[in-house]
Amino acid sequence: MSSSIYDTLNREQKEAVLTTEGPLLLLAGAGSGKTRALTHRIAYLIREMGVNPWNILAFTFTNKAAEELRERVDQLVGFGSEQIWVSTFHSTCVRILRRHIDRLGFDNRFTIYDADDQKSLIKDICKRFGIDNKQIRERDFMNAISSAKDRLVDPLEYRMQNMGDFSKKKIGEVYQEYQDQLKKNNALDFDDLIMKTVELFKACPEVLENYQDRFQYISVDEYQDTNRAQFELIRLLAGKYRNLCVVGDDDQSIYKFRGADIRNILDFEKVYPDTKVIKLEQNYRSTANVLDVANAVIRNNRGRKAKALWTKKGAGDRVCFRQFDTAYEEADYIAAQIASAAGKGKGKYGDYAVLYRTNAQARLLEERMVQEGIPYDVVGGVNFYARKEIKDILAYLKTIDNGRDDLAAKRIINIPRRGIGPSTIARVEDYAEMRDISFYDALRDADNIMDMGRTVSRIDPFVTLIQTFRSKAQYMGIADLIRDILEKIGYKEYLESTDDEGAEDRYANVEELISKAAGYEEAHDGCTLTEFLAEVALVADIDNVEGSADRVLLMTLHSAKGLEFPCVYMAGMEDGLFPSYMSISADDTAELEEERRLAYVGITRAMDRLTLTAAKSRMIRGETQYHPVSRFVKEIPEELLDCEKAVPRRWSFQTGDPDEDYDSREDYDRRGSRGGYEKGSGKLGSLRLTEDVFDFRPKASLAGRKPAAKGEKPFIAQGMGSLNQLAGVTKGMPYQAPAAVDYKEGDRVSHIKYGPGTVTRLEKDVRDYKVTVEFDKAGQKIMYASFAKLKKI
DNA sequence: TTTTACTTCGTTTTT
DNA sequence: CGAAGTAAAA
Repeated sequence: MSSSIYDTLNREQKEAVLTTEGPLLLLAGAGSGKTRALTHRIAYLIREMGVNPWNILAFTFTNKAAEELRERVDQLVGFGSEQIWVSTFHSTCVRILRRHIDRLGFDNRFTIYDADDQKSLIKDICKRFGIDNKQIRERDFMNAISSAKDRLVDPLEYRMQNMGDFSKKKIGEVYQEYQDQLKKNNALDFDDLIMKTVELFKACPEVLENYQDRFQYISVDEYQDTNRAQFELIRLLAGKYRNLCVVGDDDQSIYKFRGADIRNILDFEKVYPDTKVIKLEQNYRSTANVLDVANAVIRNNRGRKAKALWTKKGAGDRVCFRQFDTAYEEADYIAAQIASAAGKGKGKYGDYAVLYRTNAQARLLEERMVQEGIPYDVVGGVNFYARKEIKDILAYLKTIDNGRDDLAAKRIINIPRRGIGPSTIARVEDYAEMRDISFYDALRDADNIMDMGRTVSRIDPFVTLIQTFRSKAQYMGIADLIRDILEKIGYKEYLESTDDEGAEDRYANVEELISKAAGYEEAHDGCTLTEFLAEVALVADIDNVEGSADRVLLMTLHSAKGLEFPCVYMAGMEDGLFPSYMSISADDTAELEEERRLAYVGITRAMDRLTLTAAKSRMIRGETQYHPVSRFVKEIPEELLDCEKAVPRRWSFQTGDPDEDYDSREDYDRRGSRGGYEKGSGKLGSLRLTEDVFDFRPKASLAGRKPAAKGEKPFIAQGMGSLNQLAGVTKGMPYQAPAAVDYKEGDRVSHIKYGPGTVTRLEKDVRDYKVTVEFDKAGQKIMYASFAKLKKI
């Protein structure tokens, strides 16, 4: 190793870099520099081993991780790194299937169905099969089918395995029909992308061998989150050269619900007996205090590979814990802390992240961020590409691109309103089924459908429209095509007619889609509509986060995996919320252990400062619920925590308090800290008020309250409302004092979209001016000055 | 066919 | 509290 780029690595990292041949299992604890090891390893392969970048494949879970990995390799290697295939499992499979899926009887221009599409397809099928969705919900079908696919179980096998069970038998039938429908629509769902690729490789050994020869060196990041299907995919690809490096941490496995199989990591050595195992245990990210807290929590899990993270960093600040009466106060505290710390020059806004268990918690936090004038981004919520207005436009594009996608065609047939209702649609569907053609082709044939009468006159213009777009798509760019669609269908007017509240925002999203399309075209010269649609289907919310933006990040603990921040807040540390109610009442302690790993992931995101917060009461689904402090907080030894007031510490698993009477570890897992949850007869547990839940209701109402019965819902009370909408990556308020406006009531102003108008009202709001303008053309609009960007004329 | 008023029900987490 | 589904009216 002559070059100096490897000198900064520690011994284990170096060893990992030098182990280029054969199977390698890199057990990399949180913050142990695994990406560093991975990037240097790839650089080493290219620079020192003379491996052609073309022969290297690296799997990641998100596009963002893929981009980062490529960038960092780029910095090390200089050139050639664009030849490395770095991408997510899903994107990789799309690329492979685009070339070869015709071998499985699909058209290579297949479309990709998201969860929404799956749900409507299942709903259709249930209707046809006469299945009552109250007995078996669509979600149940989706989960069952998804989990079958994660395990590479096809419909036939599924039905064979589940002949006895009534509801599983039904699921098997639906699964079969669902697959048939997907094929008919020339569509694949997320799980199919992996499963079909495995199928392809098994059906066509020559195709597999082609890729085996291409990908002679394979590495997999976040290996603990791979499912059975992904495992098989990797096994096949690496089958010939066996140069396979997987990097993972069993303590950070948090996607079991998505099919991740921890056995993939625990049993790796069994599948590859000649595996070299290297552990990275030195943590470079967190202070000793943070690390101690993380270890204190995770050590309560069993069934983990032994490891001991250590750091050379100093002790650092103590980890804080604060409990508040309400979630409002919790949010207040976090926002105020960030505002004052950032104001005092303690780091940038971008140094802060607020993590929570459920997306719903974002609202409150977001509201307080706005009030404090803190610039923030919310990751997650409703994915940008899953929003109605975006899906409408994408459905147009899909119909233009792939006439076989019935779901897309049906979605837009009456958007905007064309007077085509369910009965007409049903007739067209019947006709399509009879002739075994697609829904769209049936529409083209509308003249021949019996007793359609005047409805034909409504269908024809639609067909003509799509045909026109099709020919335009031959030479027009995607962004231009979208603009043309919007104009021709009068989408803006449609939005305004259906949703007067959010029309403006929705249209802004559509405009955002145009710029994303333009950006994509710029980055991918000569790209096709098909490619764009696939790309868009595989975007995760986290992919849209700009690391350089100096903004506080609000996101779920799941989204935070792989990231790090100097200062982290974990909000909602409450039993029933985190760990979730579901995991507490589950029979299986595995669910609770997964929650604990999630806590571990959250804690280890922090570099210097970590604050845990909880609320005694919070609104969930319009009801106020009371929760005790999270058991995960109680698992942290007192001396490691900075609490203003001592955490009520009823559980003494570690302190040996004789007060306690848990019979066993299982008993603790089940019941949690004293008085928390009781197991009811059914699946639902019940929550009782306990001493560590502060009660601030009038005594009278408390006195009249009877103890919760078994199976009853958690005790609730009415509270106040919430607000705001969250989504994709939501840009928070720009960091600015109340926008100074240079106009007043009665002034003439101009708006970029609405043109000239007269200011009729101007009032001061929390931290902005609310302006009412009577536009000459667009009529009256009420808007915030900072967003409206009005110019005085 | 479309609009509306009313009921029901749910959430963990996401590629 | 909202989304989404259903029933009834326009």
